[in-house]
Amino acid sequence: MSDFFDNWVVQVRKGVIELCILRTLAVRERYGYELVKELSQVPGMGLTEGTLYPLMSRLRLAGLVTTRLEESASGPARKYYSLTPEGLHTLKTMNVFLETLQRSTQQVGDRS
Amino acid sequence: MSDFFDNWVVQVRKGVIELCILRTLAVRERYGYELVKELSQVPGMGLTEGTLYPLMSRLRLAGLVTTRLEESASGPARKYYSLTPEGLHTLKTMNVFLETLQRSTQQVGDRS
DNA sequence: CAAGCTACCTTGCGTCACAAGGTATTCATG
DNA sequence: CATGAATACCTTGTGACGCAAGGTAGCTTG
Repeated sequence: MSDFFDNWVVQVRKGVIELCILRTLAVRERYGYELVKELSQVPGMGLTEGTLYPLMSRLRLAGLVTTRLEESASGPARKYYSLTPEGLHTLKTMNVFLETLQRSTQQVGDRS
Repeated sequence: MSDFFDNWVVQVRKGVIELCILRTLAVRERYGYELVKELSQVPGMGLTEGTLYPLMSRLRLAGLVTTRLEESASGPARKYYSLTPEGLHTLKTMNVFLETLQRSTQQVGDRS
């Protein structure tokens, strides 16, 4: 039925998810599970652990975040992620690009 | 260098491209090459033929567009694409979803 | 007739979201 | 003290898709 729409939603989320994670980390450091719980409730973005953890790995390999282990009094140890200066710079570049793309996208279809 | 950013750009474009094509077709029918020439000039979206033609195939299979061949006085025959009622309906659904997602995305990072 | 534009399409590669499944820790309940 | 639930981490397999590169064919111009 709306098979096409479902696939499209998955595609649109790509990239937006990364942006939201970087934005969230720009406020303060978070641990993975915390990010899942928070961002899975954002309307339109159904973040799951299977998406998040590989993503965080990539961000770390790319040097955009650093990690820090901290033991928790109530549960397993938490891995905290925080933005590096390079991560902050990339975030700003992404914001600029997305604004441009959104402006362009909104204008598509306005020409006869 | 900005390898991560380049990959991210590719991901963000996914989905947006489909939306823009449907929006363009909502105005009037177009042929493939025309779409490439037009949308490749939209800032932020580097549409190429290798992206477009498989995409149009998927849209046709999904029943969102129909095709029509028309001979051209100056060159090979053109394949015109036009939106079906189902395509128009899907476009509207996509617009609604994207607005929701954009609103959500903008608010991420505003909480302490 | 050769070059170049128009116009279509395919192949191969790499990236990534997501579902599903796995492990370990802590705490509450019977 | 066993059992379940919640917290918290991670991996594997699958499928979708953008994109570079390359291919075919028609028409026009020098």
